[in-house]
Amino acid sequence: MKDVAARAGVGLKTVSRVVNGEPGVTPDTERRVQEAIDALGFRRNDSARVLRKGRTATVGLVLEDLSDPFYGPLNRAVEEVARAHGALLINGSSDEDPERERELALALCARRVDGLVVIPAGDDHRYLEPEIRAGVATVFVDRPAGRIDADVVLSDSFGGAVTGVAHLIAGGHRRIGFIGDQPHIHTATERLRGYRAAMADAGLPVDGAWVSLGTTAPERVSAAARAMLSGPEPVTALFAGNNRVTVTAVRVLASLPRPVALVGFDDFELADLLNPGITVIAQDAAALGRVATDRLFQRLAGADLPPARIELPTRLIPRGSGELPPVC
Amino acid sequence: MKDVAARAGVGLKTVSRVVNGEPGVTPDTERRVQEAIDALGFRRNDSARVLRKGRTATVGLVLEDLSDPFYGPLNRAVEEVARAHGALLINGSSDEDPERERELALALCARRVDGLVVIPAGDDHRYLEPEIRAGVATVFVDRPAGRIDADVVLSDSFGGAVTGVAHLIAGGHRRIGFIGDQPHIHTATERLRGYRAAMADAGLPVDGAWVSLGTTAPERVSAAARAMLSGPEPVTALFAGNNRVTVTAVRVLASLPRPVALVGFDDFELADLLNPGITVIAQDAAALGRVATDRLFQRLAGADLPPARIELPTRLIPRGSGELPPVC
DNA sequence: CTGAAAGCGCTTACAG
DNA sequence: CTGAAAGCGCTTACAG
Repeated sequence: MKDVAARAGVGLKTVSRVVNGEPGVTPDTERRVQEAIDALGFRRNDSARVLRKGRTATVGLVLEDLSDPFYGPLNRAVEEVARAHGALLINGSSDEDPERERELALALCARRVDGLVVIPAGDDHRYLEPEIRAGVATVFVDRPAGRIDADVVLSDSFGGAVTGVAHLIAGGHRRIGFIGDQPHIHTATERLRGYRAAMADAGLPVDGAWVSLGTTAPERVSAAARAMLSGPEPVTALFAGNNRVTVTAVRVLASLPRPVALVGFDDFELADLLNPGITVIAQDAAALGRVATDRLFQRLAGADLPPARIELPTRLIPRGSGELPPVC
Repeated sequence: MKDVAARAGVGLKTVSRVVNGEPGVTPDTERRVQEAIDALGFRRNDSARVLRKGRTATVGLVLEDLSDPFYGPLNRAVEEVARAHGALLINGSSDEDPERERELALALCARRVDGLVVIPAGDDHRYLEPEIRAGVATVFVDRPAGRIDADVVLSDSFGGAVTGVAHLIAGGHRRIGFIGDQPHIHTATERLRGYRAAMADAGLPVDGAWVSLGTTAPERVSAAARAMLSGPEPVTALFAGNNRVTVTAVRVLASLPRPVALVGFDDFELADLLNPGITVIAQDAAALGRVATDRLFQRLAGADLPPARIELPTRLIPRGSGELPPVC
């Protein structure tokens, strides 16, 4: 910029004016400056600009895994809202590791992102308190923050699970298995709670062998499914706690001689083309991202809002697998 | 930092040393500084640091659509390599719009990303020349750069299409349809070229009605498929030019009374669970991202490499749909 | 309409 | 082991 000013024979501030399209420059000086810019290949350094202005026009997103299709639409929705506000998006995967989540979130804060959207891996977010106090707008998505009071946007996991399990019960099932994600994950326990509530509402007992929480690794999930589906009193239906569990469950059931009913939490591409189509409790991942990021920018715009818990509805999509009758 | 220095009764440089874990500070001063940091809730501003150091430890990724499952593993691979080098990832979607690609890429350069990974939407990247000259390491992925000489990492689209179409021909098909992406997209025309080469190799004619390029919008693709599958001499097999086309083709074929063979470019989740399983030409999207970002960091490390074109192999995965015999 | 000075928050190069 | 000065590339607040 100094070089441009020198070459154009003007002051620094005039170059700044031209670069930013500010008024108050004669067409003639503007032309001279522009020529110098072109000749020198000048490109404004936004980092320096940011240092002076305070705001970075950058939003950070910490999610579990960039390659998980479930987070694709959420990621995209955050990007769209950010873009509408002229902001860029930095994101990274925590891999469900609280320490990695922390490192990532703090690295983003050190870069002075204006706001942070976090899908929590850990259950203690007190490490973010100084950042929030320092003005980093922060919204949690998909799972609530741990040990701090902050905005959170969730799907109705409990209600969705109640609906799905009640649907199986209405179809005549009495022995229903539940396979979910790890117990420290909020959505996993909420969905399990929904399962238990639906069973209790129908006056049905829950055998301890019908419930399995753990990682979504295919080996773990298929072992759990096989265990529930064998023995003298096997389950006649499965409720899968999330998209990854559902996919593995579909594979296990496809290899079985008798039909077993299945309802999965989370919709996924091609669910309707399988035979039978897979009945799911769908949540709107894009809406999750959109609502969260809207909230973020409301805060950034200076809105003085108390921390809120926003819950989005889920919906049952019957496609066949959840309507199979019980077979022992 | 100034406040911390004042409170601890030391110089700025000493604070800087403590914050960065540099040697040459007495345990006692270090403790005093640390106390001041904690008391004041000091957080280092990496933007300022970056301004001084030159490098931002940030990589930019411009892709087509963050929510497209095909790009998930690629995105993740870029993130992993960047992380291994201590860098963060800024990314954005071009939505296949050259102007949006340009805006995004230039915005990333203005933030002074160290390097740029671009999945091109446009076919003229001369706008990046000044940036590359200024030292922004740039690697193109999935499609070559237009009108500039730069690194590019691709899958072997031509070879993959030849293999896939030859596979159908070996199964007895003589009338094979090709439905691909828009003709200005490099991979689309390469795959079409492979289709034509395989047909020519087998001495088979290609009827103009058997080839359709255009957007991947489901309406467009299903109309194209229906057209090829009707009339007095319908095709008996389809070659789908990419994952999105394949998915729509599967839907169309599922609604048809007679079996039609299908081979798709790109593998996708659950392809093996459909009935029949979908035969595909698989490319390794994660490898694409990994190889590209490795190359980026080689350049960043100062390697003086000439622009290279790196082509990764594809492989045929037979699952049933591509092995269906011709039925008229 | 234009520009010189100060400063954003840090690091570099140096001197003590 | 420690720190004062200069500077990274911009913008802000002012004066002319």
